[in-house]
Formats: sequence, structure tokens, C-alpha cells
Amino acid sequence: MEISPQLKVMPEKPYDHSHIELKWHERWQNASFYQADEHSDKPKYYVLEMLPYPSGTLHIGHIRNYSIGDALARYKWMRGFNVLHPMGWDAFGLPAENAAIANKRPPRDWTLQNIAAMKKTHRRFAFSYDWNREVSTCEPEYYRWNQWFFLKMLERGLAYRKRALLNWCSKCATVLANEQVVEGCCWRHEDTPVEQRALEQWFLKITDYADQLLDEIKGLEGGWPERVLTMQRNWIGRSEGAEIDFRLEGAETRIRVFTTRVDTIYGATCVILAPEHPLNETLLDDAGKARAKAMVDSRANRDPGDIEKEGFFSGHYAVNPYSGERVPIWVGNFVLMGYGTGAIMAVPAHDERDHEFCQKYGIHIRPVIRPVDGTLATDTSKPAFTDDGVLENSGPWSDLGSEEARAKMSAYAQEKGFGKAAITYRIKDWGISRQRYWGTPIPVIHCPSCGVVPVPEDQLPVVLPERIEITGSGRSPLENVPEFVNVKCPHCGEPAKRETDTMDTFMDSSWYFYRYCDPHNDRMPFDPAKVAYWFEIDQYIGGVEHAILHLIYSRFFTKVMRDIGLVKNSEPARRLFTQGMVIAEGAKMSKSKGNVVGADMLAEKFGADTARMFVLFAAPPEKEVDWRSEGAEGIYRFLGRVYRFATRNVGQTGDGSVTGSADRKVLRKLHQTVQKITEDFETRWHFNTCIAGIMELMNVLYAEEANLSASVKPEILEKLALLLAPFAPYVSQEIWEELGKEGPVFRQCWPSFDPELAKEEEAEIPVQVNGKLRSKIYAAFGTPKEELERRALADEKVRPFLAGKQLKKVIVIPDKLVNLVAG
RNA sequence: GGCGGGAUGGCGAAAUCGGCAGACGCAUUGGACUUAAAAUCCAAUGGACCGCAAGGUCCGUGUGGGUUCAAUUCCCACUCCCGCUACCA
Repeated sequence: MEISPQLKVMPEKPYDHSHIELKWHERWQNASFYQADEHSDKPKYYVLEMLPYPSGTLHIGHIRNYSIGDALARYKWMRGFNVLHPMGWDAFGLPAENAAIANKRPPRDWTLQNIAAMKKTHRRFAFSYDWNREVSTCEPEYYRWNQWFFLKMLERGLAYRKRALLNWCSKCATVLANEQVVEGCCWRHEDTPVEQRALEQWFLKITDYADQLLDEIKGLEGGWPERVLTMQRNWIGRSEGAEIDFRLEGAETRIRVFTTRVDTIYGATCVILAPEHPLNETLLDDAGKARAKAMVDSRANRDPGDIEKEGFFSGHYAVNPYSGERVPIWVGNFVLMGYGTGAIMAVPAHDERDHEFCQKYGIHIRPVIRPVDGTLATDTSKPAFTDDGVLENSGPWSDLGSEEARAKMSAYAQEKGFGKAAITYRIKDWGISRQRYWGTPIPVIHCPSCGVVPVPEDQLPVVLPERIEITGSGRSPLENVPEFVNVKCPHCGEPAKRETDTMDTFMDSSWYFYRYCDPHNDRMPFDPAKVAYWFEIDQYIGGVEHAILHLIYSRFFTKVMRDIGLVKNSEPARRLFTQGMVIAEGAKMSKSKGNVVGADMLAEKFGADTARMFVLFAAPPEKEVDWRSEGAEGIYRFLGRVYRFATRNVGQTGDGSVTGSADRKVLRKLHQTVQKITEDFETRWHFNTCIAGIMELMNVLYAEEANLSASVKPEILEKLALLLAPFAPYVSQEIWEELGKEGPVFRQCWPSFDPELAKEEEAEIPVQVNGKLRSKIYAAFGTPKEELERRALADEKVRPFLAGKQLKKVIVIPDKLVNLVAG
């Protein structure tokens, strides 16, 4: 019996994710579809996800990050871009060292094993990385360039050594950068208060770039999330004001204060020093010194809002250089040594904190600023007036406006030599020395006669010795490695000692994305021409937790590299996307809670396609997502629906001729879906609604399946596979093969849509009476207003609502809506 | 305290330019298939009320006000939640 091709029915296949994913995993093992090429004539696109720390396992949070990036990378490939999509490992760092102490295993072994395990998971998820460009920061081929950058900065005076009070975490047994201190505690040990220790350390002069880092934020607006930019602005914390010297009464000593309100200085009724202020050594008696020390200690690890302002009179007086007035010098716990000059002038009438302090201790409160449209305050028990205004009781400056007074008064201070206009920043130089083993050795040598001598460039890398004892004792373990420490001075040839501290690992991640452009270069960190081709990064994707640390350091590095002449760009990434966190069943994922959702488990249970698609479907990518396995089952069911539909409808041949209303309906939905997803990729990345769109398309296909002509099926299935390719590479590839097509599906052209076919045949026009929906009319697009109005008024569902009322107004928005206003 | 983001069904969410609130999915319920279950397919599903039913009415996007023919969307005030930051002079 002959079967007409129209009726040919293929047996559907069940969706077996493990079979499909294993099959393609094996076939793709040695494939090289994802190689980027600097010589391509296609437009370039550099998409980058933040590189992970090799902790050993990928979890659902990583999967989210990479699924967003991978969807974009695949889409851009399909749109004909030459895509660079690399991956690497932020492989130095403390966990490896701690694991080494716990398990008696060298950090390198532990790290490499973790990398291997995570890379396996990466491949299982089929993320489209160019693994030929893999970078691992713990390899000498990489970190020698950290050392090289350090030497370049040393040459330019951007790296320097000084003794300073530094943040010390006793659990990490190392110094921390200011950026690594979170609410007075270590960023990795949130229960461990940071101590202050005086140590000789290496610093990078990020403050030299503070203004640039601030100013160039403007150029990132629109491309970076506003809140990241705000956080960076606040972190840099630029503040314009003046530095003014108060003379210590009866001495030549000057006490320098920083103020943003020099216009209020005639209201300064005392000077307050930070408890750590160096002058306290000479000013205070032993009892005073003890009180100051107690203040410092009691301040540690406390919420500043909870600490009551305290202070005591030092017994000394200072002289206001403008008024000549003699004011008492106090020591106050709310004055910070780390900001400004560590000393303030207190103007209680015009500053809330000063007011609180002076009120408490009965220090005179003297108003000197009146509101522009008011009079000078007389009731000094009232809260401080902190706005700008007009000066009074301020000698020759009286009656000036605050702003004008500030300019003139700081100029006067400069002229008279007791001060100047000054800008302070909250951001501090970046302390990079770490007293730990598993990091990049700092390439300098300490010579008894020549001092600090840089290791000559041709002797790089300074290789980190392997197989040594890790102590975690608070001193670098390298100190106990004589063959590392004992060297000859490169200058004089006499015995000298090598620096044993290692670099903060944020150095490693500050420039890794440049290395991807030229990962095997052994003469330079990278070929500037290659970087010029790929940079700036077109899209950087990562967690918002790096908004200040990594992202400000990398901006700094880029500017230094630009000044060295290595790169032309001044910012690393044109666009930044920060994805939301993944939480598990309502709680933040953490090892201690034991609710970490591991990527391998997901791949096992649901398949990589389902796991990827679910994290994209559950919410828009910038929002937090709650992982729930019932939700993932929904995606699994959906992929099964797609796969079964495809397998039972393949093998149809047809000329694409459209014969029935079902054909038209399905094609319309298909083209609408292509249009929607295309627009979304180009603008706002709401992959959740993209996937919902494909689901809607599937629902229409199921509803109309029996009425579809064979001739339209090939186009439908082909576009369906292509639409799924950025989200679910395995299933889409399997369908592609079922269709008898060759090659990787994600190297095909992105499907096109026909706006004409996507258009609805008729407009569905709601008819409202007084703003409430009462009926709907259907009319061809472009039906004139009068016609729509006439039909709306004649509508029998509408008429009862108009009965007995006067029609006052008719609003007609063609193709959209009719609203009849009656009363 | 400061800055930023948010609040929509039982749940995750959608509504892109002021124009049908709740797309899509989860969960739930009912039906089909099955000896049965699972799987699958179909359908219903914001709330209150009216109706035997078809169907209909009213309410509804954190709270209170405003602008508008029309507000989840714009404006004002407030409440709560989340994130970051914090005696920054």
C-alpha cells in the first residue's frame, strides 16, 4: 500500500538527555569550532565571563554566569561575528594553601586537580570556549608577566614600599587590602575582626589614578550597571576642601586639619585629633595615651552607628589661623586616622557630628552661617545647620556666600602659608604584599648595600619554589627556603636576600583578559596588535560582588598599561553585565548549609541543557534566582516536548507552500518568535521571556500539529533548532542531525524572520466604556478612526453600558483601543 | 545615617512608548490513555459575588493621595524588604 508523503508519520523518539548529551560530548571532544581568529574579516566580538577560582566544583551560580555568556557568544557566532570567548583559572590564592596545610598536599597539586575536575564539568556543559587560549594564573608563563608589570610600575614610581598600619587577618595570616575588609572583618572570614599591624609593605599608587578612575566613569554610563558606577564613585570618594594648619599654642608645631567647610572656620570651637594621631605621643601624658589606646581598641569591629562619641581634653590649645582664636585640643574616638589628616576642626553649629560631640562635653557652640533667606541661629541646642548659607561673625569674610567664601579663604590660606585648597580621596594606595606562599613572588632583592634592587627583566620569572613546607604562621613560608632567599645582588654581586612576600591575587586577575588575546607569548605579556584588534571587551559578565575590588583594579591596570604604551584603550570593558545571585530553595548557597547545587549533579539528573535553560528561564538575568528542582523539571518536560515533536515530524519534504489556516497561524507564531528573540538578544537579554516565547510556539505547534501541511514542516523544525541553539546546544544539535543537516548547529546562520509573515491578520481592538473593558472588535490594520468608532458604538455588548447616558468623548487609538466616555 | 534596587495570583514571573493586568512555567484540580501507576496529551486555575447554565457583576499590581478618557507604568507622601556603604570632617 502506498502512503502519501503528506501522511508519512515518523515514530517519535523519547527524550533521553543522557544519551544525547553523551553522544555529542564525545563527538565534540576534539572539535575546534570555537577558535577565534585575529585574521578574520568578520567583525570581532569579545565576550567574557569572569574567570573562576578553582575551588574544585562548579555550582549553579557558575552555570548561570556561563549560560548567559554562552547564549550571547553562540548568538553572535550565528550572527556572523568573529567571537572571542575564552576561559581560565584564577589559580593562586589562600584556599589552596589552607588545603595544603590540612591535607599535606602541595597547593599546586590541589589546584591542578581542581582545574581538571572543573574543566571536565565545563566541557560537559558544552560552553563554547576557545580552550586553546586557556590561562591559568599560577603558571610561571603567566605570572612572570605579573612580575614584569610590577617592575614597570616600580620604574614609573607607581610601586613603592613603606611602613604602614595595615589590615591583618589572623585566620588568613596575612595582610589584606582595604578593599578586602568588609565591615571591619576579613572578606573571607566574616567573623574575624581585622587587626592593625605596622609592616613594611609594597603599595601600588592607585591614588595617582583616582581622578581618572572617577572621571572616566562617565564614559561607562549606559554600558555598565548604574549601581556599579555609583559604588565605584563612592569608593574613590573624592572630596574637595581645604587643609588648614592650626598652630599648637606655645610651640611651632602645626596641626593640619582637612575640612570641606572652611567657610565655617570662625565657628570652630575646638580641634579634635584621632586617637592614633602621631601628635598624641608628645601632647598626651601617660594616662591620656592609655585612654587613646583604649579608644582604638573599643572601636575595632563595631558598627560605627552604635559607638557613642567620646573624647577628652588633651590639656593643650591650638590657634585658629584666621581668627587668632585659642581653641582647646581634644582627642575624639569618631575622628579617623585613615581619612584626611586624622585631625579635624570641630564646628558644632554646622556639623551634626561635631554638634553631638560638643553638646555632650559642653564645648562652646557658635553659629557663623545664616540661611540665605533667614537669620543666624540663636538656639544652639537645635540640630546643626549644615547647608550652605551666608557668613556672619567671620571677620573680613562676613556676608560672603559659602561657596565664594570657601574659594577665597583657601586662596588666602595658601597666600599666607598656613593651608591650601585640597582634595582628599577615600581610596588608598593598593597594598599588594601578602605573607603567604601560593602567589606570585614579588621580583625584588634586598641588598645590604644597594637597598631594594629590582630583579632584572631578563631574569624573570622569579619562579615560586615547589615542594616546600607550608606553615600558615604569619610569615611567608618562602623565608624558610634558603635557595630561594639567598641570592647575589644584581647590582654589586654581594650576598643579598630575595623578597619573600607574594602578590595579592587581585594582581593576577587585573589583566588576565589581555592575555587571552595572545596566551602563549613568551616575549611580552601580549602582542599589542592582537590586543588592539580584540579590545575593548564588548561584553563582560560576572557577579556584582566584584563591583569594587576586581573591577576597579582592572580599570587601574588598563590605564597604567595605556600609559606604558601597551594598549590603546583606556577602559577594559565597554559593557558590563552583573548577573543576580542564585540561591537554593530559598537560602543563600553555602558549604556550611550544605545546600550547594553542584553542576555535575544537575548534568546527571536533568542534563546540561535543562540546567542551563532553567537558570535563564527562572528570572531575568540581573535578578536573583531561586533554584528549585520542580522548576527544572518543567524545562525538562519542555525539551522533551520539543524533541518528540521534532522526531515525529522530520523527514517531510516540501516546497514551503502554505495551504491552510493552521499553516499560516503556525508560521506567524514562528516568525514572531524569531523576531522577539532576535530583538531581545540585541537589547535587553530577557532570556526568560525568550524561552517563554519558544514555549508558546511549541504550544501552538502541538495544537495545530494535525492540521499542518508537510510542506511547511522543514522550515519550522529548522528554525526551531536554530532558536534553541544558544540555550540548549545538545538538543538543538540532535534535532539538527535528525533533520539530516550537516555541521554544528551553532555555526549556522541565525534564522531570519519576515515581518509581513509575523504580522497578525487583524487587529484585536478592546472597546472600553469609561476605561473598563466591555467588548472587543476585530478590524484590519489601519482601519480609520471613524470606522472603529462607529463599530464600537454599534457593538451589542457595549450598548447596554451606554444606555441612558450621554456620550461625552470618544478616544480611538487606531489598531490599539477604543474608549467611550459616557456619563 | 547615605546611596542604589525592589514590592504584581499559592510560587517564579510577564506586560519593551500611559492603552485588554497575570504571558510562560511551577504547584493544584479535573478529564483522556492505562488492569494500575508513571510518563504523555487535553482542560481549568487572581479574589468575592450572581446564575441551573450560557454567561455576568464588582474588587484587584505594598499604603494614601494626585495627574489622565485611561496608571503595574508618570508625580507627591508613606510603609516594608533587599543590596552596597558608613562617625569620610
